Amino acid sequence: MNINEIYLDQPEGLSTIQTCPECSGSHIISDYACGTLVCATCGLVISDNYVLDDQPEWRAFSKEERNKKSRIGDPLSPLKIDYGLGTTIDKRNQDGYGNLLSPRRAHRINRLRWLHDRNHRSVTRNLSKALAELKRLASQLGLPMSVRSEAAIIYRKALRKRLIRGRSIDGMVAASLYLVSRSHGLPRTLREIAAASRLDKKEIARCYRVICNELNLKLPPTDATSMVPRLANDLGLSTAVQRRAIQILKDAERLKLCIGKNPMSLAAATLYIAAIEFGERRTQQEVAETAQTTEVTLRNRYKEIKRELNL
DNA sequence: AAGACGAAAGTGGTTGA
DNA sequence: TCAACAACTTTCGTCTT
Repeated sequence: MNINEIYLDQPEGLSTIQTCPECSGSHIISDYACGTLVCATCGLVISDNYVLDDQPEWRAFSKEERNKKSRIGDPLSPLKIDYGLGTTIDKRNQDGYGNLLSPRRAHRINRLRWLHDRNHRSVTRNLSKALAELKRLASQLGLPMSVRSEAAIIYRKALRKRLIRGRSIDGMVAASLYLVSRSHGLPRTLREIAAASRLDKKEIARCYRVICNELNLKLPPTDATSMVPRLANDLGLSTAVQRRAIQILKDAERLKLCIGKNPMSLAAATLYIAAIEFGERRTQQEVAETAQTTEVTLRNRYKEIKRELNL
């Protein structure tokens, strides 16, 4: 299971981490600047959920130090509608001392509040729906906070460029997540995303193309090796099998056996081969089903690889 | 009996004219 | 816009373990 998945939705669990799950080192440090928990020995990011800065910040001996004091409120988050910086005008018609405003001033403030609200209403309404869907989808897909935040940034850019107009919010959210999950090396297939959202593959693919074109983004084709760890996980295969599968994939890549092939099928085929080599055999049906493909495709891929690599 | 195999026909997406 | 095309899927009968 992905470490991020374990801790993502239960930040209180963070305080109980004593050793690194990767190298078993005990030197775990908090990087408050990016809000992550990191192993100082091997560099594994144990959680990129927000780690609250609990260090003292009340001492300031010089003007410089005073100016450096930066901790006011939560860290900024693109997942919050206003990045966590509220700028709304208080509903109570009181001044800073709690005294009621004069009728004349109260009227002015009401007017300002109304204007402010009206200006932000359309963007706010869109974002509140979009960000809620983004969080829901990402959590269903098991995507970590780093991917969620960046997807939110992509969506905001699309919104600013008025790309959402006339398209579905959910589709653009799904497309943002698809894009960022790929660019972060944690690809989810269109099929998986479509299954988790209420839209079909075609619709999401269309939104994805729009975002890529309009924001001038170009991603390389998905690398089959990035599919291996998750698939192996779902099949309960050891890391040795994973490493072997990736090795086979590299060789297949070299012989140009991967061009134009579905990366998920390739990952499935090489894992199938590697699992047999290591005595962790899984049936074709099991592997194909987990990879969301068919036995026939799995067979075609694995026969081809086996033949060309003389395995 | 379960799993693997492969033929045949059909589907959906890409490409290039 | 359309046809050609490769990859993929579905279905099903047969073979192997």
